[in-house]
Amino acid sequence: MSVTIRDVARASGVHISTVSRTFSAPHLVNPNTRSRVLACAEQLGYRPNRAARALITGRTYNIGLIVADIANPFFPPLIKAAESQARKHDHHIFVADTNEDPALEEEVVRALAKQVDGVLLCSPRMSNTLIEQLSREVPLVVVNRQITGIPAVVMDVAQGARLAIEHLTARGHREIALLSGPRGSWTSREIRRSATATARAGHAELTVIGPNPPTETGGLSVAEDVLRAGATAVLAYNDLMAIGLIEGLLTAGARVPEDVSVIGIDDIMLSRLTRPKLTTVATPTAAAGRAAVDMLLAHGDDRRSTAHLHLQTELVIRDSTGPGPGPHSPADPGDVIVPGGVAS
Amino acid sequence: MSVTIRDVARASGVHISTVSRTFSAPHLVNPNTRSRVLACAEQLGYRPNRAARALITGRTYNIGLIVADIANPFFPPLIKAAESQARKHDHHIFVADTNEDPALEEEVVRALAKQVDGVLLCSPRMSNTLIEQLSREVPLVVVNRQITGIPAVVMDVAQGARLAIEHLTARGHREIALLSGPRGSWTSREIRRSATATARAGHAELTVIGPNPPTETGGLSVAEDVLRAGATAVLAYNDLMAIGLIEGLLTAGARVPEDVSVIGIDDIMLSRLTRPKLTTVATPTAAAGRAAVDMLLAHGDDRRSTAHLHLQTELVIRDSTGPGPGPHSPADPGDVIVPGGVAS
DNA sequence: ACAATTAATGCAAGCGGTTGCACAACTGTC
DNA sequence: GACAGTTGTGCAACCGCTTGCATTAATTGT
Repeated sequence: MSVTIRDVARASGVHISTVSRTFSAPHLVNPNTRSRVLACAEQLGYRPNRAARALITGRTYNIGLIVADIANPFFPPLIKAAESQARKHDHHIFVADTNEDPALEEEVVRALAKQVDGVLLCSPRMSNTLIEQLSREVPLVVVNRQITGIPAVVMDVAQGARLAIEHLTARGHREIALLSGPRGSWTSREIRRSATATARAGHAELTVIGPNPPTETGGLSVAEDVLRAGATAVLAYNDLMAIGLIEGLLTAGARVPEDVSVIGIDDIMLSRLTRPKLTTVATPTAAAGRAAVDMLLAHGDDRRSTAHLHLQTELVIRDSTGPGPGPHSPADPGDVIVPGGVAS
Repeated sequence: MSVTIRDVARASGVHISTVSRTFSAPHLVNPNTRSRVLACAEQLGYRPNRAARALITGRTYNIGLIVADIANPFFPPLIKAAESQARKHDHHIFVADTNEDPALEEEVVRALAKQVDGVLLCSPRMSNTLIEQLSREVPLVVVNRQITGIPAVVMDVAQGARLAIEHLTARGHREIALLSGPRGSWTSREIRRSATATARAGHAELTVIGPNPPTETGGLSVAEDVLRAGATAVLAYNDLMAIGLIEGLLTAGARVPEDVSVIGIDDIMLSRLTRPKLTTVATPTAAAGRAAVDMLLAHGDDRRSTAHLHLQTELVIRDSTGPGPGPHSPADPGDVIVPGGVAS
């Protein structure tokens, strides 16, 4: 059926071990033999079977990438970057979608464990203890979550939330609503923590609404609550919710940003295309994907690296935020970008 | 390190072959033995190593999924559906992104061939002959392309393009532009073929602009060309281009739909959220993903199935199309859905 | 000229499983 | 109670490849 190392050995008149070494340890084989073997392999269209190789070496050259929802526009750029980076290092990527279901996360990690060199857990919803336990079964790198002892790449959303709330209070908003994300989201907790502190410092009232599903619908369905709460500004857990919320607000007859200002988080492509264009906290999604892969691949070398990489976020001011009722500094037009501070 | 079949055998006092059969042919082992083995396996946390199993059975329980661009919103729903369907059948999915590069497509298929039971080629850009050749090396199902002898799932974009053009001519448009997609896209050729025929039948002039990259930028950058061509209506290769085009048109001072009507294809989530909301041809992306997986998995059973599954499309009329200068039937408001005819 | 290296290759075990075959130990039959 | 038929289990080869070790040939030093 498929051409194996034996076919190549036969064709080039050497033992299979020599063929094997031609590919995995070329310096051990005579240049003449080597080129003859390579020629035969080329001609027969031979490619080493990675699964077979993995059986003995323990390295599969595969990576598992687990996300909560592929259809959430936040993830594709991350997946794309990770895939591309992995391929640079001759690795392939398994992608699994867990539908925001913690139990499924565990199941998928376990199912994948044997056929990958490691797993990238993106925005996991499961418990810390479970993650710690899984990381004993397979190398893990976590994205958007901090757990002591587990290597991680995190977007500094706390800083992003601070910038967002400061932007709002500076423009005179005193009644701010926070649309929180799904239960189990570390990011959501971080945002809440930071937003609460920043609001207090800015003498503004922060009402938390949620948890909510991190989708357009999740935002749309709380538009009434936002209005009822009397908020003049809203920070949403992500852009999708912010966009849904704006839809809901407009439908309910409120104007954005004249009546209510809305800020999202993520800066997905969409945010530049809606009307009004969304003010948002840009997260370096692609960079996170690349970094996570690098971290995972380095994981093997230096033993048990446990580094946490923090990626900066920045505020992108577009058209969905305006002045509030209180005293404020003057508006700034266009796509203003407020970079965050230094990240570690 | 990892717990193997041997550990389980030792723990339960049977030969490894009995353990093996407990998992792969339970009816061959005594119920008592079976439950003892299962108990031990459970307790040790044993999971069969699929790669090892594949070595001898030839079935990997993996599927390759190759797309041109993960970040293109058209693909995530397809990937998500495929992944979910695959997992239902206990399969895992490799996702690869080829960046619209035909050469990379070939390379990736070959690289994946040995570790998958088959490959889903979504909107491939490579040549028919190459696809035929690859399909001799690994079971292939092609999405959005028709090649004799290769099983395929195709969205009936020809029909969609017909509905779109008919919609435009019926509303009095006589100068229509077609923004074609990337070179090598079967879909783009189909759309062009169908749109040309339909325009002729409707006594309208069709100007083809392209090929273009299938992105927002691809649409944005031809806004000038569209205006110069004097078109009062445009059908774009996909929604992303349509949205980019609208941006470009608005920037150039043209109104949509008052001056120019725009129709997209795909009905990505975005299209419902832009202003004006995009009139578009909805393609059943998730259904295609599921169907493609099913087709691939059936592929093994009935030998060399070569079926082509056609999926219907429908026109979703929103706010980006309006009456043209010519005679026309009255406008219909809201989200009107015009379903396509019967597909085979 | 001969021992000691070094370089290139072959041999065979083994990675974690599956599976055809052989072999007992039962079952039922006449 | 001998016989054929089941059933359940073990044995060992094998999937495609890697790798420690043995073997041989070529090279080097003295």
